[in-house]
Amino acid sequence: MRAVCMPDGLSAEELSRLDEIICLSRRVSRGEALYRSGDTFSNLYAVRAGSFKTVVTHDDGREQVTGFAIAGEPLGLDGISDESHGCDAIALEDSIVCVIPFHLLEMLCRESRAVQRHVHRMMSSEIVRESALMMLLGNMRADERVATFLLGLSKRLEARGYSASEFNLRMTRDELGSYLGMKLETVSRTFSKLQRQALISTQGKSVRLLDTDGLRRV
Amino acid sequence: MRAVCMPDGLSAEELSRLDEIICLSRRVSRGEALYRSGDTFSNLYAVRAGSFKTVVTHDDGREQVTGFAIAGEPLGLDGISDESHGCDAIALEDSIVCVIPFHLLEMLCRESRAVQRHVHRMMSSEIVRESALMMLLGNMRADERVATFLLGLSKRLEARGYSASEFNLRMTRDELGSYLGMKLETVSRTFSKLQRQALISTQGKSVRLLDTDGLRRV
DNA sequence: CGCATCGTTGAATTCGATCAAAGAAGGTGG
DNA sequence: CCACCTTCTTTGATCGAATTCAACGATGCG
Repeated sequence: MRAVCMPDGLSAEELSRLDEIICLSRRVSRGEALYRSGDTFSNLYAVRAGSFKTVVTHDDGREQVTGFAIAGEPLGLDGISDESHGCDAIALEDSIVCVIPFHLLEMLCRESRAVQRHVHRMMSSEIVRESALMMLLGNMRADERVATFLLGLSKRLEARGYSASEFNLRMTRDELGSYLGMKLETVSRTFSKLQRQALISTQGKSVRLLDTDGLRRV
Repeated sequence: MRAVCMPDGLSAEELSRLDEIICLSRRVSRGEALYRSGDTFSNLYAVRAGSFKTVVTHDDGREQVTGFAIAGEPLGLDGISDESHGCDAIALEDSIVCVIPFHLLEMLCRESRAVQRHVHRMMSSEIVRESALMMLLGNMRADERVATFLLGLSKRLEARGYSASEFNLRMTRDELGSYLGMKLETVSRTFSKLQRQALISTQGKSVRLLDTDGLRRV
């Protein structure tokens, strides 16, 4: 698991130093917040089991889901800039996270080039991830959005050792719609449409990808 | 200028070390690329004069403007994750940037807690900035998007010592539309509408904010 | 000065939102 | 363990905002 959060290129000693600081893990039950917007930032997290959504609340009360994190993925990077979190991280199911005290990680960064590089990459990946999402929100039509989301999730699941073609969505249609910038009804209709086109088959939250090339062509 | 890119909390020595590594500046003329997607990442940049857009090109050739950088703002953070840039940075007018070799900055990070913190904040701010943009793209209607953009730009200009209420847009309606997830005609219509509502006055690229509270209420 | 790019406006169309209602799933307490 | 209630999902009908297509006017660069 640590290898997942903190990949290759680290020496045995660096890994053991990492082990020392990631001593704590925390359970978060379904619907509970790992952290909330405004909370003081002190830890990064890595999802060990389960999944989360991150939600930004706008001044006027409108909410938007800005991401989903599955096992093996980092959480909390948004908090670094001003020492407080900018979003809520809510468990979509009973979950467990590794707690990584950020000041210790920073310390390690100063000692190890490899650790430093890894942390920088994690943060920059987040920036790249969001660029892709902006493209989705800015340019794509409903069915392209859903297809892109499914292909992306499939890839992430595969990278973690799960099936790439058959999986359960942990979020509701409403949460997915919020993430993809569309209403829950449109999400539902789009699933039905993709199923009619024999690109996927769905049954509630369980999804099977039938024709990934077709999905890519949208 | 360096104080703008690299703010407070740094000791005299840290500042002078920074000075040493930011020795180079580079001119980029209008329409020219500072870097392109795929270019090897080796430097961060800070806009010293002028302005830039960053553009992501999708697999299928569609392009999206993902940001605008004005004087005093950093550029190139997207490249850190995989050592190559993920977007093009194109000058909107003849511009000058400070060149910050990233490996030197990394070195400095390892030596100085304050520098490290500043770099982390810069990266995390980028993440937060993109969250806000996602909210805009996902949830807002055309006039809200334009109003939000104008208020945000006004604030950034003010922070750099320019007028908050009167400025020239450096980008075309098309580029702005790409950024805001709408067509150039819609951008144009929206400007006209806001002008009819006496919230702004525009004349081509020059904009004056007449009623910022009104704009905030959308 | 002329040509190309950029901006504005109008009319028709389309896609997704909204309103509405009914059916499925899931968790809780009796 | 089942019934009930809540939450979630699906589907239909209508509506509205933004896109598309089109034409013209303005701007600015070479």
